Amino acid sequence: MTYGGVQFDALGDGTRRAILARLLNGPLAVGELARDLPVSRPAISQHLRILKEADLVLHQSVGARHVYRLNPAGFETLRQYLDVYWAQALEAFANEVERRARQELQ
Amino acid sequence: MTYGGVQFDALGDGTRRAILARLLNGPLAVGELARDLPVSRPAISQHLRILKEADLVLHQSVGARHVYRLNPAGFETLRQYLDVYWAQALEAFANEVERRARQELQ
DNA sequence: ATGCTGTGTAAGTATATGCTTACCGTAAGC
DNA sequence: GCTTACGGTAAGCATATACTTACACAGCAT
Repeated sequence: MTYGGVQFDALGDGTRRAILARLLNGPLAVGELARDLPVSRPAISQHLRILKEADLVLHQSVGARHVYRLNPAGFETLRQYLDVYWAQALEAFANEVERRARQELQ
Repeated sequence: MTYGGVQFDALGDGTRRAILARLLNGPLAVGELARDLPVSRPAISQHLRILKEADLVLHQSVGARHVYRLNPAGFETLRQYLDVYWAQALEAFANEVERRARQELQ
């Protein structure tokens, strides 16, 4: 649980990251997303499906339009995953600095 | 700058995430990493190269052994990237909840 | 009903990429 | 010196995957 593998796989593509960047300014429909991205609309649909399965976006159909927006859930999972590495890397780095300082004192 | 693309591409592979998980318990040499991972040692070397170029691991050769450990820099970049999305997604969600609550009051 | 807009899905393709084996270089020990 | 341990790199391959075009379905308007 909350392993983060699905989320990182989803973020491992530049087009999907570009889609998320557009959604940062608010919800958008599929056509609007495809308009200023250099790939076809079906490609956007496929990416949105992957992002949705990774809980990174939420889907809501209003009329014929399908509106997508950022989903806090997936980003929360990513945050928890990264925090472990971030904290551990920083701690190990601090320990190393301290160890070297101790050595120089001798 | 600090865009995070390289880091996310690096994390978009299960084997590389497994390598990072091993390094969570402390620095390891290439052979030690390859020992309990289901791929060959050259494969590990190739993954480590990608992780190093993404600033996610640091390299240090002690004798003939090449020791790798987590690099705070890359994880800091990821953290900053994700925080933007995390904060934005949460804010949008909170606004939506408030909007609906206001509607129900009328 | 007909047509138009908007979108998801299927099928096929081409490139990306993760893996392997083989090879080469370097460091430590006999 | 020679040998052994350790690891990076090259070449080749096989699968994954990101993309395209073609098709099908839903919603709204005339």
